[in-house]
Amino acid sequence: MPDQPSHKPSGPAAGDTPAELRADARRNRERVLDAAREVFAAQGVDAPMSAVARRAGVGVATLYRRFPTRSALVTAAFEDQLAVCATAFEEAQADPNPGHGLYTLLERICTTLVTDRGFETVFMAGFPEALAYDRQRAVAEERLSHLVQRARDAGQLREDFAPADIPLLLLAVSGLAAQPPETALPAARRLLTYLFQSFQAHPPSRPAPLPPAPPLDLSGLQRPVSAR
Amino acid sequence: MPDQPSHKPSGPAAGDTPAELRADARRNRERVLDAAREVFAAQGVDAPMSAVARRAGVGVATLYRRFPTRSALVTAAFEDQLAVCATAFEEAQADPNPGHGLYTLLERICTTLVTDRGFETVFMAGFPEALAYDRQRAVAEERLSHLVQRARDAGQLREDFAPADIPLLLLAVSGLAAQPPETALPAARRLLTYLFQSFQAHPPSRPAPLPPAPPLDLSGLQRPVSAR
DNA sequence: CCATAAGTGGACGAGGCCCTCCACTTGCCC
DNA sequence: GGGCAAGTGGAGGGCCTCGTCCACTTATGG
Repeated sequence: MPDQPSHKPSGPAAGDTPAELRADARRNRERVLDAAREVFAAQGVDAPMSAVARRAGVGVATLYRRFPTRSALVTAAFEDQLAVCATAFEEAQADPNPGHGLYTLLERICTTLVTDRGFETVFMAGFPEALAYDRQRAVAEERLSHLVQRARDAGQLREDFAPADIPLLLLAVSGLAAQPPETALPAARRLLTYLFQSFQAHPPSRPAPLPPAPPLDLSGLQRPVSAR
Repeated sequence: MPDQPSHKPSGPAAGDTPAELRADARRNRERVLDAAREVFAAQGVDAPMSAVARRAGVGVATLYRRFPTRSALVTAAFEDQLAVCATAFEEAQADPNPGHGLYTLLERICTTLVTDRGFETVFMAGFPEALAYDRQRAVAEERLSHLVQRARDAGQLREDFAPADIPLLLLAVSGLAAQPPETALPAARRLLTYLFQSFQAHPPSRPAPLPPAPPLDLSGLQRPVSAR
C-alpha cells in the first residue's frame, strides 16, 4: 500500500464533518444549508436543487459535491430542527403534569409542521436515508407512549383514547399546512383545542373557550394546483 | 361569408356535447373519462396525461382533441361526482334534524375525500377553469351556512362554533388522505367523531364511544416522497 | 361499394430538472 | 510569493412530460 502524502488523517465524511474543509468551502456549505432551509420551508423538499444553489449563490456542482443526494441535503438541513424536536419530547416527558406536557409538545410540533413545508414532509414521512432519524423516532415513540400512558393513568385522557390518535392528530394538522401560515397557524391551534377537549376523560359541562377561528371559507380553500 | 357545406348545425362544444360525435369517437371519449377517473383517483390529478391515454387504450392526440387542457379533462371527469356531492348538500338541508344532516353530509364528503385523491384536489382547490363549479360552490356554501345556523339555533352546536370550522375540518381530513384508504377511512371516521363531540353544545358527561382506531403509529406515517 | 370528412396514433420539438464532467480559480502551507 | 490540491461554476447529456402535427384509418351517407 502506498504511503499517504496527504497530511489529513482521514477523508471527509459525506457532508458530515465540516472540520476538514477549506475555509471557503465551509462557508459555502453553510450558505447552502441556509438556502436549503429557506427554500424547503417555502416550497417543500421537492424544490429544484438549482433553486437552492441559486439562492445560496453557488453553482450546482458545489451543492452536489457537498451533498451527493437530495436526501443528504434534506437530512443535513433539518438536523437542527429535529434535534429541537427531540428536546421537546424530553421536556414533555419531564413535565410533572402529563396532560399538560402532551398538549405543549403537540402544540409545538404542530406549529412547526404548519410553518415549514419541508419539516412537514421530513417529519411525516421519515426521509429515506435519514436512518439516523430512526433512532430518534424510536426514542420519540417510546417517550410518547409513556406520556400517553401516564396521562391516561392520571385520568386526563378518556378510556378509549388510543396511541394511534397522536399520529392521527398530526396527519390532520398537516392537512392544514396546505394553507399559508397566517391561516394555518390559527387553524392548527383551534383544531388542537377542539381535539384536546374531546380527548379529556371528564369534559366539563361548559367547555373552555376556543382560540379565534381562522380566516377560512369554502371558496377560500386554496391548494397550489400545478397550473402548467 | 362563404356558405356552409356542412350539414351540421353547430360545431362541437369543447368536450361538452358528445351528441354530434361519431360513434367510435363517443366510445373513445367515454373510455378516456373512465381511465381519467381511475388514474386520477389513484395518482391524483397531476398524473401524466400519457398514463390516462395508455389506460384508455388511445393515443395522446385523441385525448387532447377531446379535452384540450388538463383542466377540461379533470372538470369532465369529476362532473358526476360533484353532482352527487351537490345532491348530498340538498339532502342535508332537507334533513329535519340539522345536526344529523350536517354530520351525515360531512361524513359522506370525507369518505370520498379520503378515497379519491383526485376528488380531494378538485374539491379542496376548486380547479381553475372549473368555473361551472363556482356556482355549485356558492350554492353549497349557502346551504352549509344555513345548516350550521339551524343546528346552532337548535342548540346542537356550541356557541363559539364558527362556520370556518367546516373548512377546517375538511382540510384536516384531507391530511389523512396521504395514507392508503384502508387506513385513511377509519382514521377519518374517528377524527370526525372526535370533532363532532367537541362541536356539541352540551356534551354528555360520558361521551359516546369512538369508532375503532386506525392502524397508525409514528413510524408508520407514510407519505409518498419522490424517491428519484 | 365509394367518396369524404371525422377521427386516430405515434413521432417529435420544447422545456424542465437531474446530475456529471472538466477547465478554471483560490485558499493554504512552505 | 509560489506551487498545488481543494474547490468552483456552468455547460451538457439524459430523462421525463407536455402538447402539436400530419399521414393514415374508418365510420357514414348516398
